[in-house]
Amino acid sequence: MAAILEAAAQILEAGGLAAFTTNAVAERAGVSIGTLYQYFADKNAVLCALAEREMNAVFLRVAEALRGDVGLAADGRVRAMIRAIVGAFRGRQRARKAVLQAILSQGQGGEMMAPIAAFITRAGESVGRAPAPVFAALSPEQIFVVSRALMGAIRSAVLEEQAFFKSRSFEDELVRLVLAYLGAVTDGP
Amino acid sequence: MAAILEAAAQILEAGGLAAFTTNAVAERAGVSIGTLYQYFADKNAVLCALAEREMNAVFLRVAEALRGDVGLAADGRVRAMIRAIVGAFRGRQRARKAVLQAILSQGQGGEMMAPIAAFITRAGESVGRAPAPVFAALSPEQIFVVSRALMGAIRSAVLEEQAFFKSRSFEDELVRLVLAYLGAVTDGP
Amino acid sequence: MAAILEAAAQILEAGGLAAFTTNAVAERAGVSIGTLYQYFADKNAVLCALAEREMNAVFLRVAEALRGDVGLAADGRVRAMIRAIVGAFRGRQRARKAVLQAILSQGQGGEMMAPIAAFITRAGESVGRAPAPVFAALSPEQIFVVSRALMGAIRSAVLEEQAFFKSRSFEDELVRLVLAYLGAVTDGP
Amino acid sequence: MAAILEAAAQILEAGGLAAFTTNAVAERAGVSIGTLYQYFADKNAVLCALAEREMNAVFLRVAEALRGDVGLAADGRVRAMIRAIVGAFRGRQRARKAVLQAILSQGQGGEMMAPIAAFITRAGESVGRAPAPVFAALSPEQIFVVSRALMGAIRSAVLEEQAFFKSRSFEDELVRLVLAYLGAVTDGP
DNA sequence: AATGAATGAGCCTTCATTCAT
DNA sequence: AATGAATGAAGGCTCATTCAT
Repeated sequence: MAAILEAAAQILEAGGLAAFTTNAVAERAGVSIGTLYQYFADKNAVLCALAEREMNAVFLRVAEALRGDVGLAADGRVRAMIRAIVGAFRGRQRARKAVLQAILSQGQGGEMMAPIAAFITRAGESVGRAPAPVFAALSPEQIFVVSRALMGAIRSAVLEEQAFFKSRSFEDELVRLVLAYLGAVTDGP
Repeated sequence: MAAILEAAAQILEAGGLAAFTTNAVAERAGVSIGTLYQYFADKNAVLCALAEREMNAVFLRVAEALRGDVGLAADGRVRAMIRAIVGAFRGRQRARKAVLQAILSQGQGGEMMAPIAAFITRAGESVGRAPAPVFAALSPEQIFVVSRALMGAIRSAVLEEQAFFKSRSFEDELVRLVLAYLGAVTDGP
Repeated sequence: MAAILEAAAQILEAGGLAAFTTNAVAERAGVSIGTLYQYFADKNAVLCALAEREMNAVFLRVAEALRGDVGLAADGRVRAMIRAIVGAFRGRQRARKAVLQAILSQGQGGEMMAPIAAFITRAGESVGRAPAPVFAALSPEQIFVVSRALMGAIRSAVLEEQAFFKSRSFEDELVRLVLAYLGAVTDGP
Repeated sequence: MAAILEAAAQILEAGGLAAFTTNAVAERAGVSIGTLYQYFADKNAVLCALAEREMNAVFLRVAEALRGDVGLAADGRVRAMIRAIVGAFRGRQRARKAVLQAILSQGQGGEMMAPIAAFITRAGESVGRAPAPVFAALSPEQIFVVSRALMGAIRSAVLEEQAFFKSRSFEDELVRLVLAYLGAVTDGP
């Protein structure tokens, strides 16, 4: 199963969604097509499982990055999170791109985005407490806007294969975007 | 040609990307498949032409909305632009969704996004002049971030078919996002 | 279309139902698989069309055989009909066998049998009139029993590839079966 | 082995021939696919064994029904036999239908029919003896015709799922068919 | 310019069967 | 004897594209 997902990622990375056929994946994984179907209901199930795997990798990175941040100031926590997310897209950008596209194609983008939105919310809240409340609690629309805006910018950079993707200045702007928005929400319109 | 594009939009709207076959488009357009290929090099060309048509519609709306805004304050201009963009997605959301997906699938999202980025830049600049400079000039990364973040939030709302898509509160948050970012850029880090 | 049906009959004749694949039929017909699917919705549609063609052939034979029989005695008409039916199975018995099986597999056997039942009924009625009523009118169960019994015996002879299938003595027994039954119905239990 | 056959019958009953896969049968039987192949050479062997089991059930019923019939008149014995056969199809009609189809698909219908033909022959003979000879001895063609005609009518009623299948009037007609034929054979053409 | 029948590569998927454990 | 993961040939079917008319 892990081998199949790994093969799927490699196929996606090498040839994009067009090359992603069940036969190709099975062959790359070194198993028969029958075996692939023993583990995955259909082609789409492979894609979804891969998406989950990729997303989990992102979460792990972010969680790990935030672990030692207790006591860090608001902007420090936000920066750590963004750096972790951007960093999670290191390598295999085409595969991730394809996974993103595929998942978004099925209207399941919302579900996959939920944990990230939750992260941002929690980050805002925890930061907002000590020593003094910095940010207000976010409404559903606000959570939506800030999480999708952040991910949208990152996503575009991946999909458009922007050279500055992992530059410091890009990271700076993302941090600025999130902090500015959170600050604006707190200060009122 | 216009009939073919219109048919393509209808097919996309009715059945999504899965139903978008050259034969289906030709039949819906009332022309033969051969004729379709007389005007479009291949299936993808139809999609790109459609994307261009759709994007142009957005531009026209935005341009029209901003025409009478001379003298309006910064936040008024930004709100007008956002309202125009969101409004441009009225109706045929599935078709636009499919077009968005298709275009983004090909890494041509950047090209299509360029005019919007330009718009935001110009909006920021023009707003920044009179009566007194309000916003600083934007660097390429900054233009990228603010335009993709804005479009990313809108895009997600369309793709995820969010109920609040055309609500006032959603618009408010988008305006807040852009203004907060532009303000932060001006004020320094 | 005719070529495809003819190919289907040949494939069926040569290799039975197991060899009846859409690819094989298309190849034998000298057309591409795509062309086959332009004329038939799916594999099953080919089979049904073939069944209809085969059944029509039987009807034509029977109708033609009965055309000149006005004035013939009851047993003469019944014999003519049976001879026509049996004769219709001449050649391509495997194809007909496969068609029979396939059709019966789908519970559509009843529909295909209806015309034959009607034939027997009409034969019985017309015979029952002149010069004097010979046979009583048949109830639905009776029509069912006599038509299915007759066809069942013929069918078995085809499927089991009985040597006596087209012998005179076999025909004699079929005639005897039908006449005896019709007579018994008329005379009472 | 019995468990496997029972599972096969259930699968057939529930989903017809299409659902009848070796894996499905093994799973339903609660054994591994490997075990199934330990007892049956291949998929077809399962079907044949099931057919034999089903046919045996019919024979047992018929034999039992005829056990106490010594001294019964000819029509009494024939009716008892027919009632037993029809009754044997009670329940699991889909399974029996599938078995019938499958068996007949392989041209092995003849073998399975032989015992029934023998039964009819013996019934005719035994009936023909006491107290006075009633029916003449049957030729091979005659045995064939009467047994296949009878089974053909029953078979059709099962396959077409006729509502009157187990009605008294249907039974009456079957009895009439057999007796009329046997009588006609005896009386001469 | 327009037509549309024909093409065929190739996709997804099933399932009977094997064999090392 | 039993297991069940693995196999892979083969099938039905789609659809972008061509080309003779």
